[in-house]
Amino acid sequence: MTSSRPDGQRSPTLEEVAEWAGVSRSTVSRVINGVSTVDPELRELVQRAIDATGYVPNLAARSLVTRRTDSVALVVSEPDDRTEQTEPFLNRIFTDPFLGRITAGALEVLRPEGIHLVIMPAESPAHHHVLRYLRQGHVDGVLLISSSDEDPLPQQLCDLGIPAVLSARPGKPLPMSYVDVEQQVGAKLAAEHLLAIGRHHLATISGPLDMPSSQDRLAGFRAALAVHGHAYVPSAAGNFTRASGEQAARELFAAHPEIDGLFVANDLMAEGALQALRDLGRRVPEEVAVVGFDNSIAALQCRPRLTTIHQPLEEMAAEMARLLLARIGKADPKPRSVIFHPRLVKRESA
Amino acid sequence: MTSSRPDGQRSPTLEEVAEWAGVSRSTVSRVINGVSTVDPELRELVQRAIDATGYVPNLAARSLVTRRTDSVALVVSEPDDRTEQTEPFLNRIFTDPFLGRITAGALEVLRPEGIHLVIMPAESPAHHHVLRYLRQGHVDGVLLISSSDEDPLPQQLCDLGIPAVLSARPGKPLPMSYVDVEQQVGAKLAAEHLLAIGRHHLATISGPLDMPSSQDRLAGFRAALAVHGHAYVPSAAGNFTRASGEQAARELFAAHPEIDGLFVANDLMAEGALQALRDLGRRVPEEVAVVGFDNSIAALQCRPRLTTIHQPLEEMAAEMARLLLARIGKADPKPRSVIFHPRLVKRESA
DNA sequence: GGTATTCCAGGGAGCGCTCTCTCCAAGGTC
DNA sequence: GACCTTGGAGAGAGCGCTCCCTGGAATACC
Repeated sequence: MTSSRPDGQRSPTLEEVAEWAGVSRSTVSRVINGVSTVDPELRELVQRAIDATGYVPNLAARSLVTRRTDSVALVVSEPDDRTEQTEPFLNRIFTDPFLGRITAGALEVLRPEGIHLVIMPAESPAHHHVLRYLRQGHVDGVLLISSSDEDPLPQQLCDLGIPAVLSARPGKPLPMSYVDVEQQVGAKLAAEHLLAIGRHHLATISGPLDMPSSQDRLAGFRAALAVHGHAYVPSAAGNFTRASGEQAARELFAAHPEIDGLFVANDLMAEGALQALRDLGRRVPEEVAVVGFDNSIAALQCRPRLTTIHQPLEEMAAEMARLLLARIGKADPKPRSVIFHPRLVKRESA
Repeated sequence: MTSSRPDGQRSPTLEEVAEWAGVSRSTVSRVINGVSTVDPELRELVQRAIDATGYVPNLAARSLVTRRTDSVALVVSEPDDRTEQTEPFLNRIFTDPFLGRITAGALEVLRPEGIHLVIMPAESPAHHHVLRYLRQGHVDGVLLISSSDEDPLPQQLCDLGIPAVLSARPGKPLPMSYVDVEQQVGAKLAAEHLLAIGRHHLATISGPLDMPSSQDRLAGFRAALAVHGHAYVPSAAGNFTRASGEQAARELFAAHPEIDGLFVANDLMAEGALQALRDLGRRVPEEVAVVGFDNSIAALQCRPRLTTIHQPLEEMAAEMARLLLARIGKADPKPRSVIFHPRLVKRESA
């Protein structure tokens, strides 16, 4: 039960709590921080003092000494060259179920540790802004969702010695921990499923080609088909939004009306493609089979429901958080990477 | 050009920069903070020292003195009683374009002021966690997106004297600034449009009924129809997700197959309703006209494109930020509210 | 030329906490 | 009973910064 202080008044300090309890500042500090060498009776007394005064430790003072803030940032970064897009960055990241799943997974690990997560969008013009925030020491480390291999942020964090973990293999080799899914294997799963259900004219809608994960999915799809004698695979690139998927599908079918199997690099674009196919009067899956990627909520919300490649984003984010905490705890410089396995989820679209 | 320090080494302090430049700590501090009473030559020298050492002010030390952090939180709150839902909270908020628009609008105002925005989801079991974060003084104030009139968070922030601005009229009167849109007027616009295009059997899908804004939209719709002699208006409540809109539409049309005009309390649910109508074989807008609310990107992505009520979320969020900054600057306790006007955006669905 | 005034750099206190070091008291050992 | 060990509380320094106050140099005034 905290007594609410009258407005504008400063919150009580350790010293005041100590006075209330008739002990020293040190003892109160020990109680707050759970140091065991405190007489149980005193501990009880101090606890009452804390409750009575409504004491909350002053973060600034504490972290000035400890050099810890007990919070980490989830930074969603966007490179320069993709800023001029139909859909604004913030719209995109807050519309894709992706971010919600990452957040959920990270919180799963961070909350029990008492660590706060702050989410910061970092589209390119505001990069320096976010960088300043991170350098000022607001957070102990960062979970970095970086989408382009041209993104300077990973390198910058590295240089500054700010603990960070990436959400995917970095474009350029970097001494940083990261988490990833076997992108190529996922694409292969999709390819082989499409072949297995008897499709012969396959095509793919990829993500932005400056992203390693997009490159991998595209390469994986092509490689798997090459093994089965398909030398040429039409493809079009989107930017992971529904609208871009719709657009890409239109282009693809305009140029290659014979396509009967489509692998789309995420579910949102697949949903857009489904839209395009409906407009074009192509029945799914009868005439065209569609496989997505992510197994997000979007895959369940479209008609027909999407066959897709599941990637365990929540677990991946949780692992990112674990890697980050390990890195923050000991200044252990050797980076680790953890790779997850994708799997095919069969539904109606293929 | 900042020189990158070798890993693990602490960042330089004011004192070190002062030594480099051969001046006092105070002078460097003045340069950093843009105090004008510094000799231009010295200023120049100090600036070189700052660049050379790669100095960044230590936030903890600074805010220990200034009691400011130059960051504010965007807290998205969720009450207890709505936690057991089909779609997890994080999925919901990170799928609705709503949050992206709010963020964009707030950043528009905050970034030029050099103020950082940190986003924190606060579903009920983690409420105390977020509250602790706020009380510790991580931020100077909070933009609160609170959805239920049962939500204790606004009251708590009030009691703690933490500057905050609400995104909507609070359920219970509270001495807090807020921003809102004329919900009832918006609903009236929808009602009158549906009547104007000759619909007679009107129904509505509302948001969660513990939200003042949902209540207002529902009441406004009913009131407008009452004026035109419609005493009974079937309604079903959703939770602002696509899936819930689909579900609600199914229920509504099962019970009232005669419905020919539907007002849905947000675009996402309207999209779900469109889905349901497609499944039911009802043509939109020929057999059933549908009007949404928000004018979000979702309204453009569905087929037929959605006629909807526009609310200027970006401007509203910007105004929230402005109100908050005013509140933080001077400890001016008198709350203000700013109400925005909705308007009808005609597209294909009605 | 001496004194009052202005300007601007430096000195020092102190923000609220942690953490080490010191010190006292109680218990154990011979 | 004198000495040593140990448990647990208090004292004090110091984290890096801001901000007030002081003081010296430069300028203005009589």
